[in-house]
Amino acid sequence: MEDVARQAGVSMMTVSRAIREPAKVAPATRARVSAAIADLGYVPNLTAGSLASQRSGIIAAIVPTIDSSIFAETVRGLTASLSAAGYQVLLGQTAYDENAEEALVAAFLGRRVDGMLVTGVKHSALTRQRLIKAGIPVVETWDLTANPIDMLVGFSNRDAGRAIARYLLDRGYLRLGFAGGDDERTRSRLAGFEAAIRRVKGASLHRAMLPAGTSFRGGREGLGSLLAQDPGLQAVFCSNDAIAVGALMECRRRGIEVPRDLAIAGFADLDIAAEVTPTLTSVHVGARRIGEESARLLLARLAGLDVETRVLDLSFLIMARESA
Amino acid sequence: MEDVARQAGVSMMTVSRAIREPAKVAPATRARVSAAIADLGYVPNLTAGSLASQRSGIIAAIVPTIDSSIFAETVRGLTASLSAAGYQVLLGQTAYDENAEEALVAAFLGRRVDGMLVTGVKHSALTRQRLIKAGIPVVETWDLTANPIDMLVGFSNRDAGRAIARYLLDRGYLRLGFAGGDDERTRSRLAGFEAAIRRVKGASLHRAMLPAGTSFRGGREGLGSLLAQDPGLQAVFCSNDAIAVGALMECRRRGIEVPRDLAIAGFADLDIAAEVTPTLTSVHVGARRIGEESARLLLARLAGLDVETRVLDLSFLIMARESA
DNA sequence: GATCAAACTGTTAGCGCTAACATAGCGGGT
DNA sequence: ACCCGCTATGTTAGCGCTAACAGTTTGATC
Repeated sequence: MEDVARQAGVSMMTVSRAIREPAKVAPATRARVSAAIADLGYVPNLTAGSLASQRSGIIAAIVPTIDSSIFAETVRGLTASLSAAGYQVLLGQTAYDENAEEALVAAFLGRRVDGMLVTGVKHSALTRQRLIKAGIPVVETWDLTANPIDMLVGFSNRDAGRAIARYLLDRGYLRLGFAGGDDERTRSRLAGFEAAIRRVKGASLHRAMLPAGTSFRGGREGLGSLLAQDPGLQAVFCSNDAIAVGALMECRRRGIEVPRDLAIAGFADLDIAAEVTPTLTSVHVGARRIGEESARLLLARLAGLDVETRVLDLSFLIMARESA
Repeated sequence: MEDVARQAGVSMMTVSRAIREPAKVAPATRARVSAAIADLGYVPNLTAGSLASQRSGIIAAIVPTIDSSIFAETVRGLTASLSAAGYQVLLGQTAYDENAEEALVAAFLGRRVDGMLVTGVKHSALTRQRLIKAGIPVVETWDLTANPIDMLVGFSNRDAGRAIARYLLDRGYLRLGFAGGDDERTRSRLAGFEAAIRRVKGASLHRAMLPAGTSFRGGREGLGSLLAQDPGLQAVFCSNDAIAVGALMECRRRGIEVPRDLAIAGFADLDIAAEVTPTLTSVHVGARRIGEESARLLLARLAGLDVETRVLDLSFLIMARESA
């Protein structure tokens, strides 16, 4: 920067301003500085800038996984909104491991990120404490809780599970199955699903708990397991669309016609849900919108505004399609 | 850190060492420092550390997109290998936009990342120049070129296209179709595919160029477009598995039996390829391994080792399955 | 022509940490 | 007793930038 300043015949401070607040520098000066920057191929050291200004311009996002997954959309929504505002997103994946989350939070706080998005509302005590102490805006997502760390954008997984159970029961399916990865939010969905089923006479439920983070293959295996438990199964709720599509594939392989022989419902309403044959009945949760709204709340707080709504319940919507 | 040092009764330097090189601090001292850190909830400021040490501990990875995509595996392989070595991965997505790449490279260099992985070998002149000037290890991936910026881990898309064409031609399919997103590497695959077809008498080719980054839906639309161009189509090569699965779905919808009525081949050999029905013939390119090998090369260079192999051709493998 | 605010640019003093060197203390060999 | 080499710790001087304040210049106003 010193070189640039010398070449442009100004002080370093003016160079700094020309880069960050061009409006505060006279047009002629600005032009000289720009020329010098281009000429020297100067790339400002944002690390030094962060240290001096106490703002990193980085928002961290921690999700369980991004692949063929419901969270990729949230990350995309977040990234789109934040990069428009000049922030960068630093992504971390936990693979559904609480220790990994703890390590990521520590690493991100060490980089002095300006804000953070985390998935879910269950965190280790240390993680919670660190996030609170950090004093930065934090958004928890994809779930609901009475006492968020700071802000929250999500929906009730339990209610969603209950709603899809009612949907299936209303259609006359009584012998139900559930296939899902073994993670916190899936358990909530299952709890709701189960609760609604228990209230109906003659309704039954079988479960296939798969490894957290599984997708197509898990769906195929889960369906196999459920059919082994109850060959007369009538409908299966899968805790995400990838699993549901896997189940659909397994049905195809076994010559089971959906929904005539077996109904399948998914969760999250990924792009693929509307594309498969038969099209997949799913629970729309606005994955992308979770990211966008989180960005909005974070930006508002970073701009110093008082955010009154600390908890944003985006609810959900059952997308009735062909499969159930 | 000053507080920690005072509470532990040592100098800041000893605290710094206790954190980064515990072996260089006496066990008793180390214990006192650890206790003080835990007691005060101290989180080291990595920004300041980076500035002082001129090492950020960050490797940037720039890919077109991560969703339902072939690059997610590469990013995972890279992340796994690098985080084991204490590095963090900073991810950027270009959405197949060269300007976005340029902006990301500038931003990442501004953060003084220690190394970078980029996708493809075609970059704007400014991007190339900046990367060269940065003096950090850089790996280009997913393609091959005679003059890489620095290092390269990939395979020949052109040869892969040629190989899958031969595979299909060998099986007697002559009326061929190609469906793929309109990006650099897809064009290379198409060029090879085309070249092999041109050499065979009586063979024909129709093309459906889709928007870059498309997936299932693009496959469905692409198949429709190809069938409209040539109702007697015998085989289709899709430039990635997501598109191929989309094509498979469309076949199902139209009552076209694969491979009896139409053969389908994909590219990249994603997890889903072996799970769909019929299982998908695809070109295995070791997406994850690209990430792992890139990490290996980057780490070697960061450790100061002389990397002799600057270009690593991982080649590819045709996975013959049911669909073609 | 004096006055004053606005627009522009410069100076000073760190941000929180670490590289590099300096020092202290210790045991062993002669 | 002396020196040596080793380990453990401390001191000094920045890393490259920006906040906060301090000028300086300009042009408008009376």
